[in-house]
Amino acid sequence: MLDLKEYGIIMWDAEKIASFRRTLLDWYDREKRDLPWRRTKNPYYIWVSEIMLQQTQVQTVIPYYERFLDWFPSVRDLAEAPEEKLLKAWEGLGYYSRVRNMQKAAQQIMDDFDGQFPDTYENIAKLKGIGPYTAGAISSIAFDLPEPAVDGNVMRVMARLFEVNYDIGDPKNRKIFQAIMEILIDPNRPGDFNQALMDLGTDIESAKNPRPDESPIRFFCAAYLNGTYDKYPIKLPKKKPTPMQIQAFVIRNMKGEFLLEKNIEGRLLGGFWTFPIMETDFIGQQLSLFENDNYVLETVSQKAIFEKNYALKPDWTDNGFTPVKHTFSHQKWTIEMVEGSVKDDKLPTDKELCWVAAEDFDQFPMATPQKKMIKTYEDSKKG
DNA sequence: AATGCGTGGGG
DNA sequence: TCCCCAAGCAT
Repeated sequence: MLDLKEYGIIMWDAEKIASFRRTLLDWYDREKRDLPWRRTKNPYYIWVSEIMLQQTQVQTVIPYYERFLDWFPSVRDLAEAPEEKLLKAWEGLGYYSRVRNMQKAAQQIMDDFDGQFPDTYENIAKLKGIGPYTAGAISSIAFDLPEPAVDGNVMRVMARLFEVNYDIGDPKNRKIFQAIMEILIDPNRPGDFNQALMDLGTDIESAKNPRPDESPIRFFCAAYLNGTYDKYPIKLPKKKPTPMQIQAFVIRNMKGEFLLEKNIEGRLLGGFWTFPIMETDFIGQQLSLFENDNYVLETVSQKAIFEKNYALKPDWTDNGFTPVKHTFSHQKWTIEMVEGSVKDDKLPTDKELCWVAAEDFDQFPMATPQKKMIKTYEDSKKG
């Protein structure tokens, strides 16, 4: 067991802990949000909600949650679903490995747990895509097990309660907050205790613009009482996303269909369909070639590279589309679109390519950058 | 241990 | 408009 004193944290006595639990749970009983996944103890439903809620806000999740359970009512349905339907169910939510891992976990439940959702922390934590936070959340909410669910909210609230001088963004410090929570958690209502802290951290004790005077636990909060509230939690700034210049090729055949390509699995937006794209940070620049005893500078165009890689000879119709901007967690794209049309639409076989009519776009899983490109293209044709 | 992996909302 | 942030996990 980790010794909190070594981290400069003075734990409360039993009476204060009991008082804290009562104060927090009384507030939760009055103020808790009525959310779809709070009307059930079905571990499958709880699991779906917890995976969707990873790094994703409640308001965004609700419609996805309802539709997901409609499409995949049971673990078995999820285990047997085709990949395309999985991606459609998650389209627009982001972090798509979440849903791939969920399907693997559903298959683990069918194969290793006889189709029954595991009911111990240890077995729940064996499932793909379930880490310490999610294992704690499911254990406590669905099975009433006294397991902490340490997420960003809990770390923030705990850091303020005890003036924890350790960076909450550093994974190795997670164990400090885990140790605090193992002592504080109410063994009689562990699920409510965990969710109360999340509700509190989401709104009143949020990261930006918190309202500490409204917190039901302010008189337990060292940072509040000592006037150091603004100093906690300690969190080092993240790295900024890398700017990247991208070229997209909007190519149509004689039927007016668009060329789409399926992204390679295991990479960014793997399995989703997009207009062919190319990173152009390093091309479109001048290359030196050795020719006739001299070096000559030659500008290699993206279009030439496209023609070679896709074995197509489009007639290019340049028409200055507004660049599409899209920021991922780690990359910041500026996408320039170019348009072309082909008479001969025979496609190479070394890539997953197909011609698709605009009215059939919704049958293909498409991520947000592609949706933005389609909108920009259509808007330019209208205006 | 550090990095890859999305997206939408709020200031 | 741009920047920061949010109910993490896998490798």
